[in-house]
Amino acid sequence: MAGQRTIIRDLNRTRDKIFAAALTEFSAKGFAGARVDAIARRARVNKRMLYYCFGTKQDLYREVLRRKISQRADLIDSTPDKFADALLHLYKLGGTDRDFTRLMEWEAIDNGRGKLIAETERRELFEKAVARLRRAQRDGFLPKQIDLTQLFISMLALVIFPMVMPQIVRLISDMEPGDPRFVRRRAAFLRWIGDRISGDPAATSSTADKVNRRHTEFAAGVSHSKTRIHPAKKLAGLR
Amino acid sequence: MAGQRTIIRDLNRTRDKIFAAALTEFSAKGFAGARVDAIARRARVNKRMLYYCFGTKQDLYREVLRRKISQRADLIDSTPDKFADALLHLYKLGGTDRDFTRLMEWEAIDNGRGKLIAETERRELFEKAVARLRRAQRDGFLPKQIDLTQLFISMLALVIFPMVMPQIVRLISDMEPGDPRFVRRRAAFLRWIGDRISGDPAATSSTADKVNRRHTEFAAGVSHSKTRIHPAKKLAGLR
DNA sequence: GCTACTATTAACTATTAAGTTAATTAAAAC
DNA sequence: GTTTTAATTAACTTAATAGTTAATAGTAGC
Repeated sequence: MAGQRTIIRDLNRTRDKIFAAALTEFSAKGFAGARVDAIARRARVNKRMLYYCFGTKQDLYREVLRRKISQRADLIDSTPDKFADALLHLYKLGGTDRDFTRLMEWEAIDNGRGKLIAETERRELFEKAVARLRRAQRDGFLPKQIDLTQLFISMLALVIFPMVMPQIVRLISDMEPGDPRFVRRRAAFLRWIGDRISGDPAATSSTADKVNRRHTEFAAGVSHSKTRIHPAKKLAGLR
Repeated sequence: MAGQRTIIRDLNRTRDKIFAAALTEFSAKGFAGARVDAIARRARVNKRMLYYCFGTKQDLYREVLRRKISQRADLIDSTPDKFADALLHLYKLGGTDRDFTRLMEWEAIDNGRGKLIAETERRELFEKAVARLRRAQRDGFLPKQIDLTQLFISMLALVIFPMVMPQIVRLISDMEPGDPRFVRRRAAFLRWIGDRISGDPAATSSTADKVNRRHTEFAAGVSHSKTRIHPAKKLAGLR
């Protein structure tokens, strides 16, 4: 066997290697920019195997996207109920997943107007997320009468923007979005803004409702930072 | 002259037509995706003229980006001091400028790690913007001790995310980010969150400072919607 | 009106990319 | 051990792309 390499055939292994390489290449270059030659090289398989396993470059791309979206569906299901915790959770899991973020961004910028990959599933996930916000609002943990679709869009914006626009983050903060220092500061800020958004109720609420919600919020907020004490003092002043 | 088209030579006009077509094509397709053939066709000039006027596709791209960034530098300079107004202003001018947003996004996703186009200018602009936030914070219009670079990043996130990720906006809200209905709802939300973020002072402030800031905020807020009236009533209650 | 310059048109070139065809060979089936 | 199947390697094909070369013709200068 001197100098002769034995070829071991394992279609599943080949398929997995191509898939992993494709995730990396599509994330880096998008569909149009990724080269099947490069994917094959990265996977250390013959280019022909890509067509053998997945059919076309487009089919491979769909599969990569479908699986990544499906994998990341855990984000919504595992989101805590408390708003600031939810924001942090989304950031920690989704906001720092560079491949996922970039795939979403390539999808965004590729200008398709047709049906999205896993569109139905994603709609359902997002509806679930907005429904949870609605419950939190109804239970008094979020201000009344704010637009919850806009709130949810804004949550996603706050969470994934650093990875989506790294050059802007670099220009403003002199840090890479993946830098642990940046992540720490971002997390602290998201904690703050999460608490801030979910804090005081809307000013137009009736006093009785406000008192009740105050009490609920105070109880819920008892483990919070001392920024929560001030609203309680205001409540005492009103009574 | 029957049936014979007269060619009128005007190099400036040709250059301008190519530039305008290039802005559209680069915004739509990015650098790699845009085709010089398509740019020339859109501009209704012969492809050769693109090289005659701008040298290479890359040089044309730089020029388009440079000029667009320079044009949009007005955004920071014309931003109002009041936080919520600033947010709305950024949204109304920058957040709905699709070409600009997409050029920034293409830049983001194209993975360059070298020097950005107009990098120095942009850094200065962003430093100016953060300095304004610092002044607002010092003057009591923004909460103490929040991270202003994170705040500014978050402003940009809230403002341009809908155009950056239109498919997500579509999935969540069933509207296009350019739809006037969406724009209206977004603007209202940004008004709310802007007020929210810049609202109550940190709980650790002294009461005297609080009263003074309340008074200042009330004066600044006198032209606002009726959500501002209730804090005035609270102020009367305190006195 | 003639000449020189240059804006414009038309055609060509070398390279690259996705996909295809042909050949080889590992391994399963008999 | 032999045959068949299918996983793998190697080479080929067609179309598209940025850029280049050659030719034409509008217009400024004299």
